[in-house]
Amino acid sequence: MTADPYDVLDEQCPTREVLSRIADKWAMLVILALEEKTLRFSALRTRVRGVTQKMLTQTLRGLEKDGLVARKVTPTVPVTVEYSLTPLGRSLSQAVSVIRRWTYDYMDEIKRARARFQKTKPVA
Amino acid sequence: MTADPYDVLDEQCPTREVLSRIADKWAMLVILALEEKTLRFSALRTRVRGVTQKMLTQTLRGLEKDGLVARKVTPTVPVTVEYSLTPLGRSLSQAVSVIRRWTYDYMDEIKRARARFQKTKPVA
DNA sequence: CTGGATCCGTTGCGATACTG
DNA sequence: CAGTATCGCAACGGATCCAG
Repeated sequence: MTADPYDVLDEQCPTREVLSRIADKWAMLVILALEEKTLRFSALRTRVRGVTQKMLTQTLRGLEKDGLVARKVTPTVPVTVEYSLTPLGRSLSQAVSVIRRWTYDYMDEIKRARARFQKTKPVA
Repeated sequence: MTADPYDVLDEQCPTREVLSRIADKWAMLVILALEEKTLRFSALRTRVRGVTQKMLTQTLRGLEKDGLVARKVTPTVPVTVEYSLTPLGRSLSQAVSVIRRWTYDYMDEIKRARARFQKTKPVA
């Protein structure tokens, strides 16, 4: 029954910036993509459809910095760079999968909610 | 063993835009704040430290549109606006809480990972 | 006075081009 | 192949203004 030492709703709490990193569209998609298997940069770019090189690079650096993703460079010609989840990253992917699961399970209900909303507020 | 009809990694999949809405820093914080109890706009603004009026309004409209948050206006003077999670929103808050739980549980490990990263790559 | 809309300066993102 | 550099645009933060 011990209270958590953290409170993400507090702006100063260190967990806030961690949440900021993972509560991000591209970060979550990258984690889900890497959950399946280790991927090279180009493969990751293909798997996470719609992500730009810039955002993919930026997202990967952030995840790497927090120890969620491991970057492995093989000095072939041309160079091969492989990205994979660290054990810490895999523990997070469990939680992210719960979000995905929810999205899949309630997609239809969200569609209905949207239709209902449209009816109630017919365009602003 | 039936495969999911959805794939969030597919840019065209409708679940992608749902994830985009909830895989958002402010959206998650608002959901966590409302998980505790119904809150008025100003109280919500205080509880979710650091959010601007503009982003809070915008976030709430988005969540309301997808049926996750209910908006109740009481025409007092001055007007009272209460926000609460819908049943759908509460089902999502379960999943979001898992993310928060993970953040709290692994905060220390992330700190260590960051320190390790700093050592490996001493400033870009 | 609360909730929110609007305007503007700054930051961040997307698209393209270029390099080791 | 895996990035970095540049630039135009959209999104955000902050301040101000407005309706009830």
